[in-house]
Parts: sequence; structure tokens; C-alpha cells
Amino acid sequence: MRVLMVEDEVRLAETVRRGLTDAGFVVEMVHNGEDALWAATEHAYDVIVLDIMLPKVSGYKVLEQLRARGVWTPVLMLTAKDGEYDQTDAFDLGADDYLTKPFSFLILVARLRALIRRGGPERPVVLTAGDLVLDPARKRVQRAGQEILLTPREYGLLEYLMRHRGDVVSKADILDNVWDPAFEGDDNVVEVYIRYLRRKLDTPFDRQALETVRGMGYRLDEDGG
Amino acid sequence: MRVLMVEDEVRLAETVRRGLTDAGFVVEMVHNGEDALWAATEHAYDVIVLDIMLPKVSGYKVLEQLRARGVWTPVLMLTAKDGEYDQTDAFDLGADDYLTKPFSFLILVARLRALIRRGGPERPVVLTAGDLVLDPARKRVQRAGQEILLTPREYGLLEYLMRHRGDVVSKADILDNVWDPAFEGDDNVVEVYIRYLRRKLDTPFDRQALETVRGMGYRLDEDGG
DNA sequence: CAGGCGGCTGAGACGCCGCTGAGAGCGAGA
DNA sequence: TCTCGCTCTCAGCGGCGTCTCAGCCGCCTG
Repeated sequence: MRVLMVEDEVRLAETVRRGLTDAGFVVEMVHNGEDALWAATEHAYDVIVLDIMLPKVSGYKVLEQLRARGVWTPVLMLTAKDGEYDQTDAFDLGADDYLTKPFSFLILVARLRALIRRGGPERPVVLTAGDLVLDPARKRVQRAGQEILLTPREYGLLEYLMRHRGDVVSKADILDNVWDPAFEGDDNVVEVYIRYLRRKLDTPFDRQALETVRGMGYRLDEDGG
Repeated sequence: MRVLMVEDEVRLAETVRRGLTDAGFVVEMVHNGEDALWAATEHAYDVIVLDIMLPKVSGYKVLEQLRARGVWTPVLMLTAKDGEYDQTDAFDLGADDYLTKPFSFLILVARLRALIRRGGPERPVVLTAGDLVLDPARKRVQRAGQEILLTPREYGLLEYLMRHRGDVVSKADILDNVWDPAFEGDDNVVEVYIRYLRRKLDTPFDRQALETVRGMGYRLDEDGG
């Protein structure tokens, strides 16, 4: 279970490394495209985790080079929501699977296992929390099997919360990741949209998935409340 | 498991050959269309991997010739995203399956296995959504058994929607994939053509297959509305 | 017990999104 | 050359979605 991790954000890299190690992977870490190319050609890995945004050589270039050199190790690519290759499906770049930042660590592990086990890609799956189901591809949300109609902003907020289900996320985090980065308005919008979600997801079902953690932010219950 | 590989890019050809050999295939390699024709008519292969961009005789011509000569070996075609046959679905050229470069090696192997095993393409030949039927080979569309006449642009849009039926596709996605990549105009064209399709497919039958998902895009109902 | 702060809520203004009809431009065919 | 069909542009509109605002509630602290 040897993993090559290519990621330049040191903080993120470190936490992921620790997590993967705990999960039983042997992790090799490099921080730029050049080292990645060298490591991947020199050693044999079961899977490569490749950030698309890298200094010097972009992740995409690395992948291209690897394939050109006959290295066919499965590659899971990390893409940023607002990055240069924003809209592009990472499959188009020849990756075997991909995740969009920010991503759930558990999902990362599951995907890596799937890549190693099946030697094949797995389409991004649906996110669940109890009887709450969100399908990113279809932009659909269900609670207890019943379809819930959301506006784009509501959907974006819920997707973010579900990708971090169980975690407390601050209003600042939410604003950074769900709203336009240039958004300059008040935190209050988040409160308003949390309310909208509660009206559609919690109240009608007499449940409480969206929990307020006073002074800290919000948490989406892993079991759907 | 005999594979005939037709590819002129020597680097790529070599690495793929090595990979396929490792995967247990017996690989025969030729580098141009003439040799491909000769080899394919002279020997029996389980599957042919055919690059569309070839010196002398194009991959498309090779395929045409093969079929004309009664060689029905399954063909997996390799297409480039920006190539001459750019927008064209390789299915339209009579291929049994195709991959766009750059491609995942694992997917290539999976597709080849599928082609050999099932003796047919991975994807169904005719696309359906309820009583909506689209035949890519014949460029024909029917609703409830009744033929619908579409202009090329309308057809292209519908085919794209049907290949992604059930998913929400954004206007940007549509523009990228149905319109000329260099198209610089307004999103509004998409709205206009959605309207045209609705007039022909939905209104006369009092149905609604084409759903607007405000702020996100459009979705073709899997059941035809 | 009082004050303050964080979060909740209802109402409402504004602007953007998508829809629509008309028509200009263009190429193919008569 | 004229006609016809297809593609795309444009501008007006209606309405939904987004966000602001002000007042209120309740928790926490001193």
C-alpha cells in the first residue's frame, strides 16, 4: 500500500500524511512536480495522489509526463473548485479518479482503496448523512427518499456541509468556500441560508441535522439528525 | 487476447504496448493505415486499437475499408480532443468504442476487456429516455414512436443531453461540448435551442423532458418527462 | 439581575436569470 | 438571383433568488 503524495500546501500535506499513515498506508511525500516525476519513475507505488496546483510543473503536466514515460500507476487528482482547470472534469486530463478540495478524508481513503483494489476508477459517489442524500452529479437532494428542491446557493451550502459532515465549520469557512471569494458582505447571509436549509430539510421532517455551535459555527450531523 | 494496435506516435505506442503486454494481451503493432489494413485482413485479432490521426490513410478510412472488406473485429478508436474529427462522436464513424486522449490506461484495459468479452461496445447503440429514442448512427430521433425532425444543432444538443440524462448540465458545459470550442457568443443561444427542442419534443406531446434547473443548467428527465 | 453579544427571523428591495418573439446574416439549392 | 432554412443576436419582460436590514430572543458573563 505505497502512496506517493504530491502536494505543496504543507499544512494539508502533513495532516493527510498522518491520516493515511494511520489508515495503514506507507506514504511518500513530495512538494513539487519535478520531485514527483523523479519519485514516480524511480519507485513503484500503488497509487499517486496528485494536486493539480503545483509550483514549477503543474499536476496536469506531471500526469502527462508520467504517462509518456510509461508509468501507469493509478492517479487520483486533487482539484480546486476555483482553480485554473475549474470546470474541467479531471478525467479529461487522463486521471483515474479525482476529488475536489476541500474533500472528506474518509472519502479520500475509500477512493484510494478502490483504486488499488479494483485497479479502476470510481465515479464520485453520492454524499449521505443518515437519510439525507446528496448527489453531486445530478445536483439532487433527498431526505427519507423524498426529493428536496434547493436553490443554487442552498445547494452549494449543503454540499459544503455534507463534505464536512460531523465537523464544525465556521461562518468564515463557509463564506470562503461557498460564496464568491470576493464577497464582502455580512456573516448574516450564512445564518439566513442555514435557516432556509432548516426549513426545507429539518422542519418538515421534524428532525435536526443542522446544529448550531454557538460561537464556533455549524455542524451537520453525520446521522442526519 | 490478440490486439492490433495502430498508432504512429512511437513513444505512446511503445508504452501502451508494454502496458498491454503486462496486462496479458498479445500485441501486434503497426504505425500507419496501410499496414493496419493489411494486418487486419490477413490475421484474426480479438480487438483493434485504432488512432484516428494516422499518416497516409486516416483511422477513419481504415475503419471504413475494414468494414467494407467484411472485417468486423471490434475497434476501439483513439481520438484527440482538438483533432480534425473533434466534435464527432467516434461512434458516428462506426467504431465500437472510443477513448479521447489523454486517456487512463486502466480504462483502456477495461474497455478492451469489455469489447472482447461482450463482442460489443460498452455503450448502448441507441439512447433512450422513456419514449424518447435517439439513434446516433442514423441521427434520428423519435418520441412515442413518431419521428421528430431536428436541425443539426438541435440534434447535437439533444444527443449531449441524452448522454447525460438525469444529470444537470450547465450552459457552459453545453457550449463547450455542442458548440464550436472557439464559440465566443452568449449563453443565450443555449436557451434559444432548448426552446426549439421543447417545441418539438415536449409541447406537441404535452410532456416535459427538458427541465430548467435555475442557476445551474438543464436536465433531461431519464423517463422522458 | 443587567447588559451585551451571537444567532434567529420576517419582510422587502434589487438584480440577475431564463424565456420569448422578432429579425438579421449566411449558405445551400432552385 | 431569389428563396428557404438554419443559426445566432438582441432587447424586453417577469419572476425567482440573493442579500440586506432591523428587531427580537436567549445564552453567557460579570
